[in-house]
Amino acid sequence: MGDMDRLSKEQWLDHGLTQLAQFGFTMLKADKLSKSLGVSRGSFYWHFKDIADFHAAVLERWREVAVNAIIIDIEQQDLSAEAKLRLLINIAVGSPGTLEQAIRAWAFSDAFVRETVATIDTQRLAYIQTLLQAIGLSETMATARSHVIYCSYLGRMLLGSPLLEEQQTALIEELMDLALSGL
Amino acid sequence: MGDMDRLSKEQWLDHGLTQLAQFGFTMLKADKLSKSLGVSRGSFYWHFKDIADFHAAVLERWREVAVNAIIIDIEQQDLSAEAKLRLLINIAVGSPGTLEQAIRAWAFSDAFVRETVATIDTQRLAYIQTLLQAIGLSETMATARSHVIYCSYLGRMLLGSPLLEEQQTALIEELMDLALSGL
DNA sequence: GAAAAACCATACAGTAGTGTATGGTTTTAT
DNA sequence: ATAAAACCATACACTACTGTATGGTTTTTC
Repeated sequence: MGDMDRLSKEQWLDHGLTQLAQFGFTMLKADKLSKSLGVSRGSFYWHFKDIADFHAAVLERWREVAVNAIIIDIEQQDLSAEAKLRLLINIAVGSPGTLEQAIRAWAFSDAFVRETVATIDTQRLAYIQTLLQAIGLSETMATARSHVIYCSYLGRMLLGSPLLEEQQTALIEELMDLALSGL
Repeated sequence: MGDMDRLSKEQWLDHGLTQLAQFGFTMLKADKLSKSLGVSRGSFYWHFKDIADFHAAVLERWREVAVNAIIIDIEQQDLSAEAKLRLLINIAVGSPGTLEQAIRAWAFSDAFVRETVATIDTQRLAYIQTLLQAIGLSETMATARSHVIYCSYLGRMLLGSPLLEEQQTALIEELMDLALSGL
């Protein structure tokens, strides 16, 4: 069944995301990652052309697993728009948020990351807005409220005291109230 | 009157903050800062023991100018609690926020910075809370709303499309409404 | 079961950044 | 005017990190 001590590209990227979430983008170096994986840099440079290539791939993987996957998953379910929004907020509030923070911290020092994050933000905002419109809000109201909801989420994440179980459900209700007040 | 081409500790720190706000903490290196100041690293190591020393001093300076100074300044004025809150929000929304973002990005990679930011957050939250209580809210309500207001501020900053003049005033009213609704 | 492809180690050359040591220049104090 | 202190340049030794070149193992394929 194989010894399993040889690495795939995906393993490298996942390890990159893990280290990124734990220690920040300063840990995204070929030698440090190699050491923490117990291999030599030869492995790294086999899978990736150079560091910039690796960084781009890590970013792309985050984009897939942490953003697109969630929206696609929600859209595949047969739910009302309100239930979809609730599910989205549940997922967002429930996930640790350290990776999200790490990416945003990274974005401040790297123009390419910054662009990626910006497009992700607009995608997410657009999705929230369509949900709100499907619930019954006007376009202008939906735009405004999507901003409020999303900014509240980001702010909570940034303040980042790890939320307790009851605080989580309270926050979810708070965000849902923000979305639905006046209907 | 002097030629002015010799640097003081304060000039080093201010330049550090400037570079930090513009390019992120990866620019907080002895050689890079020396080059952008047009001097040699000899100057740096005369003013500061080592890099950690410089980093701590930069952080301390931020703490003074960007946090304590504002609260002290507001408290010296003879205003109602509501007016003080409005002034605070005005200052917060009006200032660029790039330095604040840079520090928070830095915090993710550095435990000491993280601690400092955490204490700053609690200080700010406590100040907002006292203002809200002075306005007339109960302690529990004041605590909850201080969180909402502060997180909204942080989130907006993070989303970080530079606000237009009218968007700024709109945001200020939004935050004030959050604070005062139901009075 | 041999050729090809996938994967990794090692060694080398290079850049970026740190910190120290030493000496030079300018400013301040007396 | 001179000694001390403040300030800066240069040179050196060192660590961290990158990228390439080369060759050695496994695994896959035919």
